[in-house]
Amino acid sequence: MGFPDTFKALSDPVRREILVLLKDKKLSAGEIGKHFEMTGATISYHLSQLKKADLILESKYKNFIYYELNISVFEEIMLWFTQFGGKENDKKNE
Amino acid sequence: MGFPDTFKALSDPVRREILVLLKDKKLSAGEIGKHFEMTGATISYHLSQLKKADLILESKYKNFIYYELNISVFEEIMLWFTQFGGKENDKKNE
DNA sequence: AATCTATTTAGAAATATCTCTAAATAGATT
DNA sequence: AATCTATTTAGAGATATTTCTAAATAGATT
Repeated sequence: MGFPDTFKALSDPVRREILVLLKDKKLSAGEIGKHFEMTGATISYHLSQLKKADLILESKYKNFIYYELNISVFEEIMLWFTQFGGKENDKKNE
Repeated sequence: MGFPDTFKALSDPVRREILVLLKDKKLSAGEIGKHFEMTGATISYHLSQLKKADLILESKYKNFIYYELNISVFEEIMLWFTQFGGKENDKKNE
């Protein structure tokens, strides 16, 4: 909830890797866990951080909890970065 | 030096605020410090983190050390974010 | 209903981060 | 050269983060 949590969530390499895994498909907590050498409890902790940051959404099916990206928050972050100019995204102001 | 440091650097609210201050002008460490209720030592610590992340560049003039944004690294981060799609930046692939 | 499977929660240990005070550097001014 | 000003470095304390093991939930299967 809020920018500070979002940036905190993004600051961990494991969490960034989870986001990349979710880039093009929904995955359950267990499937995500298989990609790491960590206990399920730790993965669950990271997922909770990502959820708190609104970077992912969850849905239940049978015994599983599926996670997917919440694109709209990525867009907000991108927007924050645009204030620093750089490669003049669109050339409107020239 | 490297993505992990960059994201770590961005995870602190004080450091993000420093970046915003530097958005359109070079500032000395002292000038930056005036915007916060923290000792100069703490500001110096944050500047060192931003420097380590290559988010800022420094230059000396007289007694002062001036800091400015290093736009190229902002561009790299933006690029990382583009992988998550969202608001279809350019409509090439439709 | 008993048990199995998937996941989370609680609590603890190790490590990292942020902030301070005090001292060190280093260049500028007198 | 002595001192002043701007900033960093060192060391320490408080707090936060990451990870684990063990236990709790909760729905699915037998």
